[in-house]
Amino acid sequence: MFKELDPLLHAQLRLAVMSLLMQVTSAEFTDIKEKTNCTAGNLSVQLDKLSAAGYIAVEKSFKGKKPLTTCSITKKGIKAFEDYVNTLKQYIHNR
Amino acid sequence: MFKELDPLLHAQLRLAVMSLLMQVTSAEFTDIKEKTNCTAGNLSVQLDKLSAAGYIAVEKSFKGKKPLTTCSITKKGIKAFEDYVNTLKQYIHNR
DNA sequence: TATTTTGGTTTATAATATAAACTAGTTTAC
DNA sequence: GTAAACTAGTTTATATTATAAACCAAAATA
Repeated sequence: MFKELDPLLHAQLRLAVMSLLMQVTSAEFTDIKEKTNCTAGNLSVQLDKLSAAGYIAVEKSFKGKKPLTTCSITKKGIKAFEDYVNTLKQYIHNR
Repeated sequence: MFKELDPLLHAQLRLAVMSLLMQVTSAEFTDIKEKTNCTAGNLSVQLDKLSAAGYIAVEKSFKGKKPLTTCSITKKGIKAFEDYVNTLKQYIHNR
């Protein structure tokens, strides 16, 4: 009756990150941190998990002399997000 | 930018339970257990939490000689569920 | 050149979900 | 009538997860 909600996406911060990344081609660590209003440590951990699952791509480079971490959603991530949303609708349908 | 998702509702089993209870006037423990396909232990714990928060009312009686636990959603629970769904839409909007 | 800030990572702790074990009573089979 | 299995749960223990705190290296600032 209720399909499983992808546990990787059913977590507030990771869902917010994915939601953001669905709307842009890429985003920087610091911007994601500010928009989701989370701590850097928490974000770092959650980005790792999304990355390990292949839902996002994380690229490390430099902006001038400072490190720069850039994230973008992958095809797999888009699919997972869309599946998640569809599953979720089972739970909240008719609202 | 992203409002907090009520952690009491942002958990698969509790959300499923609330989703069910939104659609009926009341439901029995065993029926909820079957429909959500969870273990009795897990359900017992989660019902306690929802009940402690005042989101559901739990009544214990007997059906013949067997114990019968009946649950129903409260006004507070309905409000919380609707707020949760609205918040969630921030995360999954435009899908 | 000492202090603070930036951009993170790693590690520790707190919270949560889940499963396993248990209880109390009931029905069924012998 | 009594042992075995089943019903309807609760309690406790464990595994997972989220989150926060502590840390690090380099850069900018005072």
